[in-house]
Amino acid sequence: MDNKELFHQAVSFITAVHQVTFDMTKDFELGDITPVQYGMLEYIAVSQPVTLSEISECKHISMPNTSRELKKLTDRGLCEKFDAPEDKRKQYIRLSAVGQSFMNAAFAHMEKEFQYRLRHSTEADLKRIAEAMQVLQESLFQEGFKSGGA
Amino acid sequence: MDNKELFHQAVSFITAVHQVTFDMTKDFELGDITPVQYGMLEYIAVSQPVTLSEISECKHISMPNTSRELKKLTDRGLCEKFDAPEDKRKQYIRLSAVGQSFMNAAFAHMEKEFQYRLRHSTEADLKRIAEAMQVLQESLFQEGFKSGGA
DNA sequence: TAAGTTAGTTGTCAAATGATAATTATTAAA
DNA sequence: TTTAATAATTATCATTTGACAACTAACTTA
Repeated sequence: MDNKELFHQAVSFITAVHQVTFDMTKDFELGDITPVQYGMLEYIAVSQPVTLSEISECKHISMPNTSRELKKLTDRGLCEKFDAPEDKRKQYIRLSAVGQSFMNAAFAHMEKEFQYRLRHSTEADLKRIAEAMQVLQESLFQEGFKSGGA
Repeated sequence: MDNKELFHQAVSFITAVHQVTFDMTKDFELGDITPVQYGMLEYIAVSQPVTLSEISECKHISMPNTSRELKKLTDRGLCEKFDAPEDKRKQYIRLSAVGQSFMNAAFAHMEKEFQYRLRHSTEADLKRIAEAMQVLQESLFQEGFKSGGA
């Protein structure tokens, strides 16, 4: 197996994933929520409850900017903060009922596009897809380890 | 196979791909090239020669903004325009020698991170990874078709 | 308890990006 | 041959995003 060739394949693959992800989400109406704010909401939805620091680190947004954007979201009633019992400096963030239903709609939209793409897939196809994702997520796209590291 | 469950797996997978892609590229020194400009260069590198319209459509940047950002890149000597012989309105864009070596460095950096992630993989592993990417790119992450369509 | 560290906030500034209108030149269609 | 459509440019403006400094409060460690 030529590693160089595998790398080229990976570049093409990653490009396709980005492209398809964009296509699957692009016609969901964000209203006056900005892309960065939506990214934060998505992260909160999946990982709630989360702290501000966690959002900041995972979404690669500085603490001041995270704080600012999150404030806009809470002001709009999309998420809620509550004090961490174990550490009074910390605040946990979760979606409000409104925020939850907004994100439910977003995910429903994504899932519709997703199911459309798989409309002609057989049971065997779906199984192969699930296995393929698992293979990649356990190797190339495994998270939580660094190379050079800063 | 539960489609709902597969969707959740896909969300997790896509998140991992985005995360790892970011990690693999983040410590490459962009100098004073902005992220959007880098995205354009990457697209040109892979698909050259390309027209302005193609960049605009594929990178989802309006024509005026594409034109503006591309002008900055050509002014810096990173890419070159040349007239399309078949249509005098069109201009093809390709990387200059300088732009080419910049992108070579960028890809080399990515590849280094890539190979590091696969450093413990056996021949059999690499084969499974290649096959997995192929499976997904032929199904879920197939490009060039739309659902609702605008 | 003093000093240092962590979590988060507020304010301000500059740069990057997105959006729109108006324009030229060229090609395609009626 | 007028008309409409396409490819690209320029100019302008508003918004978004990123970066930095200064700050408070709470926690940790020596």
